[in-house]
Amino acid sequence: MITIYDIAEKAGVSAMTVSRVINNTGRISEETRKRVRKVMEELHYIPNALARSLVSQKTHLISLLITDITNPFYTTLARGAEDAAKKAGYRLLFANSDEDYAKEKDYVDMILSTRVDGVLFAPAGDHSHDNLLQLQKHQIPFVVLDREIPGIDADVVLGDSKEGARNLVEHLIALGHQRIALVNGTQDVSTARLRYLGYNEAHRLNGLALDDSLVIHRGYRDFHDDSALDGLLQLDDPPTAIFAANNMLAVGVIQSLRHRGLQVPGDMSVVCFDDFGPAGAINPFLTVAAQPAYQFGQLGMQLLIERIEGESSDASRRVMLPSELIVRSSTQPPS
Amino acid sequence: MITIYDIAEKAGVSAMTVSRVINNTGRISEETRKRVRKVMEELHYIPNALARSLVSQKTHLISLLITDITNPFYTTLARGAEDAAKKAGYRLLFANSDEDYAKEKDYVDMILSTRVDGVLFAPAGDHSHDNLLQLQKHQIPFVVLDREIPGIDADVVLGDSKEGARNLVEHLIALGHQRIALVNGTQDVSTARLRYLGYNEAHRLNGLALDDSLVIHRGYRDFHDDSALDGLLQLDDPPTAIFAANNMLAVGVIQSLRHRGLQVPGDMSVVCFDDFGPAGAINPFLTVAAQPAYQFGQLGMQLLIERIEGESSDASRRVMLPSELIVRSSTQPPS
DNA sequence: TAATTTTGAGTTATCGGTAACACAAATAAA
DNA sequence: TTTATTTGTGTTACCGATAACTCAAAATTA
Repeated sequence: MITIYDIAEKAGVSAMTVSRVINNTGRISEETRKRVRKVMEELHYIPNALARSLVSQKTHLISLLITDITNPFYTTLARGAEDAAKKAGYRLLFANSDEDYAKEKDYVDMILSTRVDGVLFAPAGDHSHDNLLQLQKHQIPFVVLDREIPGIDADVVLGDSKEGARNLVEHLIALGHQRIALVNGTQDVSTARLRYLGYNEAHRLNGLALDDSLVIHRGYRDFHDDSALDGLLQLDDPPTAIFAANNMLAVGVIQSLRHRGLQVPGDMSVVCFDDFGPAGAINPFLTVAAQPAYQFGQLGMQLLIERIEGESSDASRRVMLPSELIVRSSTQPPS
Repeated sequence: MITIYDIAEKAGVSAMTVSRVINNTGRISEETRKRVRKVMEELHYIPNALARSLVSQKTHLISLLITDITNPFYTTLARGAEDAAKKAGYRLLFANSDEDYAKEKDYVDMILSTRVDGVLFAPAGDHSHDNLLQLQKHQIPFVVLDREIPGIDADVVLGDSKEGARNLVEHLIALGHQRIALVNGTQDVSTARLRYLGYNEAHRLNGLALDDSLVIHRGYRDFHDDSALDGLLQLDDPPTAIFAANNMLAVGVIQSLRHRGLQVPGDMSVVCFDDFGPAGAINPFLTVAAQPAYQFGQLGMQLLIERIEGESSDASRRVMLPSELIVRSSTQPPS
């Protein structure tokens, strides 16, 4: 590998002079500059970012930690983050926790040793607390995405889960549904709790009774063909509609319904949080509360870069993005 | 930030002794080892990977360059790559070229300066040649994914595009279709050329005439509601089926058909290459030639790591993975 | 012409680790 | 007891760049 010393030697100057040419600093005669440039090109020289970072204490790397790389919400978010990062001269070090706290911890250790300039952190859930604390302890700037973590004071970009959930459920109620099941995430995730509150509120505001037997919990990406659905279907007074708390749960629900020979929306209306990205446009079918995923990433990255570059005040900022109710063909009045 | 010297001082030893404790090298008395360990924990010391890499000439970073992060084929591939990398102690530096040669070049420059140990490279197309050559020139090991680049001799993991295309088209022919349109990628991409050959071969083997007016070209992720489709629909003898050369093209085709009030498969049968990932399970609708995306990533990563660790011979290896024809409900006999 | 300023470099030390070598004290072998 | 070996640790140099400082030659000013 060609180093700055190879260039210096071949050009008959010192390494410092080459460094000055690279960075356009100090005074260099036009003649020398040209000579050095020529040698750099001849030898295809590329400065070693490791060595630079060691001196400058800056890697221009930002870590993006998401929980499910096959979930279109996160990939669209990643695109927003990447675009914003690139614009500001940062690169993304990408990590995928699979909603798994242990994997998340592994990545936090890696992040710390790599000395990234900052982290865009979509936490698995409340127990991410320790991992985030670890970042704080080492003074790595970070922005939390999508899920709020109790006990962590940091910049955060959230969707309005409660309001989005209320809109979805009220849409079902307006269609005439009275027995609405909630297939929710696990209770260690703030969005799951808030979506439950929205579900709750919609019932209360519309004078509908709540029934705990209509609520079940699953990991956001763990709804494989599941007997828990049978529990709902075999109730004395089974639901006529299901609210899935995110897109992947909806996929699982709909698959399970299909395996049982039930039609959506004929036999069961289904709504969910989060849309399905560009690929989902092939068959826009589900009524959803769509979150602005791209903006999540873009805004989060902007906040983070401001933090990194010291442009923001000490107080942590909290951005809440609205979701949009998109009514499609997975809902109809109960039969 | 705590350094190895802080630890050394507080433990009353030299930096080298601390280094030996960290790496379990050399001889250290049990007593010293314990003392150093204790100090490291007290100060939450984490070794600086930059400094280590500078000495060891190893970053344990692998760059994964894909062309479309919102395409489920690539995200599933990324998951396979990530799992394999993690198993071997490497991390992924993630990059997304958006099928854009200029963006790809930018990332190659970044890759070179970051001194990653290797690159998993899904090229945008034939003109990626120069970018790959750049990697070769700097002796960065890489494995090419999905698309073969003329003039580049390297390990490569491919899908069997020709065979997959032939299967899809023969499925349509078996249903009775005689006028089959091909919405293909651009000609600078090997898979587009091979899928055309498969399309071609299916016609030839089944005694069907080819008609160039049935073939159109678009970038693999650039089929937005498009008047080119009108060209096909307004032919004197319009197609009764469309073969889209990848999943995102199929999305565009189906959206366009819908906007024009045409039903799939009622008015038009549609098939495509590539499946739609976990999220696509919500409504398995399209008949596809599904490629084993996870294996693409996993296998590619294995080949790459063997290269990096010098376990493989000089000859470059070429792995071809079969695709699987999955017949679903987007196809039926012509009306 | 002498003194001062500007220009265009070079030297040295440092970022945070590790490889290679050195070396005193403890232990074992002759 | 003397010599050889082992053990545990320290010193020095270096990875590839840059910040801070130095300095001779050229240009400018008095």
